Amino acid sequence: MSQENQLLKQRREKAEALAALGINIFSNGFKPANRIKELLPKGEHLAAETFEDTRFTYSIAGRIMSMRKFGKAAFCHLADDSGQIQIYIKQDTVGEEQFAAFKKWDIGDIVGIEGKLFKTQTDELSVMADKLVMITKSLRPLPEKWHGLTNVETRYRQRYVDLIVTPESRAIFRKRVEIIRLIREFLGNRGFMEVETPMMQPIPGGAQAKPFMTHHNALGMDLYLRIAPELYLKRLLVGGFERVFEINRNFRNEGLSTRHNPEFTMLEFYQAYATYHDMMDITEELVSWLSQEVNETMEIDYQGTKVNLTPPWRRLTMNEALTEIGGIAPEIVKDDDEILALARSTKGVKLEPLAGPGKARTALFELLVEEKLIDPTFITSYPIEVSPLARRNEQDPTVTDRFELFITGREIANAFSELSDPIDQRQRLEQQIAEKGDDEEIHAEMDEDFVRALEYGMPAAAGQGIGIDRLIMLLTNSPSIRDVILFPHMKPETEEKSGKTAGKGQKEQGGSCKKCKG
RNA sequence: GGGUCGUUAACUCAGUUGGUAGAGUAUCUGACUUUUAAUCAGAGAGUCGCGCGUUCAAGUCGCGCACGACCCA
Repeated sequence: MSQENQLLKQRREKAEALAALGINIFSNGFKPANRIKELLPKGEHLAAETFEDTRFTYSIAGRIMSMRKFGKAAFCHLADDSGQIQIYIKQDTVGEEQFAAFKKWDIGDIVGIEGKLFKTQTDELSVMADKLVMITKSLRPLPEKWHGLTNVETRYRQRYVDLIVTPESRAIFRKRVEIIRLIREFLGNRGFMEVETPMMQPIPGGAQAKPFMTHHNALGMDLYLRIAPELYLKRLLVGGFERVFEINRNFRNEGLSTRHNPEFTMLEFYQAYATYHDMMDITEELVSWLSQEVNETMEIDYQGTKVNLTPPWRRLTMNEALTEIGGIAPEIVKDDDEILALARSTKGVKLEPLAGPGKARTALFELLVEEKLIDPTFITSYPIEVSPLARRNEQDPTVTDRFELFITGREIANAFSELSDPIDQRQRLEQQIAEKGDDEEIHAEMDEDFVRALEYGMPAAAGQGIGIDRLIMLLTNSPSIRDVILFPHMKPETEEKSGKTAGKGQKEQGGSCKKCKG
């Protein structure tokens, strides 16, 4: 049999000891009247070592984060959702019975406290406890107070522990929530309505990516988790909703990295009678405003790189960028044959055999330019070959009315004036299907209903997608997407790691499995 | 997919040339009624990620696997 971990055993024994005293260690009756944050300003007028002039009794609840015990007294720090405050517990005040129970309290326990405010000798506002309530006895020890939890794997796998002990982590997720709330406010104020479109789609469209597949039993059909909401949001433009947006998850069955999680949050918004120029205006307004709101500045630091988000932002066509930043002579950039030849002879450029000049320019751009775009830069005039859903430019039919936004060398947003011609759209989707080649994992299929919708007539419009996780990485100075996703995807942990106290005497694989019901 | 690094007590980390595993915090016992990384005295706590190999002997060397981090594709 497995030897139970000493620390867990001791905690259980304390829990049993409390239960033996008639104390409910998972009680549900305590209602804190105050949040800790409310108490903090109330101590401003207090002098050190005084508490005579505080007549009020406050009640708070939270988790014990630290403890300094003396014989018949103790100091603890109690943390709730709003902040932290010191609690002073002494036997003279709480009485012998409560103090005896208190001796079985541990760091990590969730407790309720009633008492009066006072200031200690060292001028720290504290609560002189007179009533102590055990709310939840914690049966596992928290990480060390000084170094905290630094193991990133544990921080991601056991985010609940990370959130308890890592204030920086709590701050990032609060900021994330705030950013998303502000985006809704921003778009709402501009007449956009938030909609919800299918996450499960019969034909996964709106992007080139490998989808997750699932199956609907009653309908007897395969469905795909969406890789983008785009084609449904455009159907709503057809339907007459002129400004729509959606903030929700997309799913892509591809690799994981510091910038990729298989499910990620995307903002897409569409505006009728607008062009991609309007999208650029609204984007620089939105992102700079978000930074001002959550960081109180537009000049931020991202992993040691200074980034200035103050509008207006630089706007370059792809060809201009290839020349000005990529260093390719303009006459080569302009010439289809020369740019193809250059791309084919440049080391590090990956180009399919049948790729045309547009793909060559895009590949060279990705290699030579992208990483150099630190301050926000809109790159416009994307080749039509790489933009199956964007509107063709009226002066130059080889490019589209599209931009991508780059900040710190990374793509943050992608937008275009939408293609509203159903005949052109059908041809481009057909070409896209033909080009997917032998990649079985990309599910490309003609979305007849989408083309039919366009045939009813979609107003001229522009739309944009912004990767919310990457935007939040930028605004919270986070190096990995896993730092801004509460529960990032991880490979399953091994039995040894997940249950060191259990699962020792595992049966060999061939043994009968009693958990599997027949 | 490739490369580099990591995995040792609950947490943070040491561990020399291969010779039966150490510290701090946390925990337990005792002292202590204003501490804040409390202090003082004592104690317990480890499948050294998993497996195979080399060896008289492996945390340490070799190979494989798992998980993670970073870089590259």
